[in-house]
Amino acid sequence: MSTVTPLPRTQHGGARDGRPELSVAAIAAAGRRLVERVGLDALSMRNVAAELDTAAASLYRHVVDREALLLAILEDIAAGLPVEVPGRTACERLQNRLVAAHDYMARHVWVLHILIRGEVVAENALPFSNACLQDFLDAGLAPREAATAFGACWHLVIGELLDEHPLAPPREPTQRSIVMSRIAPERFPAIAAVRSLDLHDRGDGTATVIGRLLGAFLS
Amino acid sequence: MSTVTPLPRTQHGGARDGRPELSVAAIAAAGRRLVERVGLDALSMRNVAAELDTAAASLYRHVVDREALLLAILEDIAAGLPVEVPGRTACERLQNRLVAAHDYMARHVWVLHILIRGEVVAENALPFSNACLQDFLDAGLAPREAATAFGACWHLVIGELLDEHPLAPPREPTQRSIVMSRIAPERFPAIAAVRSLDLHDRGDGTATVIGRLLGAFLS
DNA sequence: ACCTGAATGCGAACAGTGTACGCATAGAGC
DNA sequence: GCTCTATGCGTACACTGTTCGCATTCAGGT
Repeated sequence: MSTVTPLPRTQHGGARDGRPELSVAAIAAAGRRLVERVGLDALSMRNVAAELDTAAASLYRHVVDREALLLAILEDIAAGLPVEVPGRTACERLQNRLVAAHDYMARHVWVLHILIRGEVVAENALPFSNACLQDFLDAGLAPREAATAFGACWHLVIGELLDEHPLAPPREPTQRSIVMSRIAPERFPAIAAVRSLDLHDRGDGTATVIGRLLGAFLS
Repeated sequence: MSTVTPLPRTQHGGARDGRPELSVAAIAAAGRRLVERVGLDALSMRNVAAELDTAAASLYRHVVDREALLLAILEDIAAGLPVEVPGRTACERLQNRLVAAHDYMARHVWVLHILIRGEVVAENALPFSNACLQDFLDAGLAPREAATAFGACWHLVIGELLDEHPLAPPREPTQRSIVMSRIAPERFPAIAAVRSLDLHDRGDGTATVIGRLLGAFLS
């Protein structure tokens, strides 16, 4: 028997005039464009459809759900995670790759909200995960230790990003700033002692924190 | 001139028969009950209203926004964060408090999704933060180091919780499990080497990871 | 050249969401 | 008893995700 799907290039159906055909990739790209322009909250099926100059119902021919659309966008972003990075030792590569991943995700923090909504793994993130795990193994860690260490690093990165970069544009003045300004130094002396500096430059503090955590595992 | 607000116990207005009056606290409590029963996605103004046996419009007399309702719930949960914990050294107390906070938040992971949406600080979380920062200072860290260390610990905790505990109930079978089962060992050997164990008992791995991170700062 | 079948686009409709408007009500102070 | 004000709440509007059914267009068979 021959192959069951000789030519999947079927493509009949309603005319789209000059406009390019719809497809999962095109829809995901449009969704990503939309989010980067107006934010994740504005990612409605109708808005994505408008971005492609079509109607919402048309999207459902290529995407089963809104959830599926979000997954497609997640994969799109995950494909950009760094894998090959400079560094001669495994530890150096780990440090560089994790910092690079942090900086990359910092430009797309909103996908983290897609990621953490469901029990989901981006297939396009596997090369990144594999490289990190491999470096931990090469550094001499046992498999279980490597998994723990990679998990900790990843959690540190996404925790920092999610905590520091708000998803919704804050209403002015920020609730955070109001609360912080009202802190009574006699009730919370430690916070007051620290308050003045945590607004200023964290600088590349994230990189050094990652370095410290790596050191804790690769001792 | 006398005080402008002599008796804030006004309370006129529409009758609520035998039902207790509406208030921010009552609304927040009802919202929290609702989330713990049916999940954060079901927390609509109408559902909260129904929980209080009233109409959605009534809530807006006490709560300006849905956002404000979420903040009230956040404060409610934050009030339960651990502050006093056993331990004779600052390091021991830090370890115990962070682990206790992790375990507490693990029972209310959904509030983290409220927390990370906006640039927000829960006032009721200040005692917890202050205690942690104070212990870092007592352990000999400089203020900037203490802030960095506490931030790292907190990010590690919420990163782990957000990454491991999905907000939405997964559809069966899990997308994660599908992807993980399809991993080609020749393409991703490190993941394959680790895959078999990361499903099994992490046990209290979180506590040891926190301990490692603490050690990295309190060396 | 005709028909058939399937894949695609899309207008209309439905239930559910957050929120604003306006009216009815009940108590406090004169 | 009047007025004033805070409260409850019915109604309505714009918006959401999703489904149904119809129209269109092509590929393959005869």
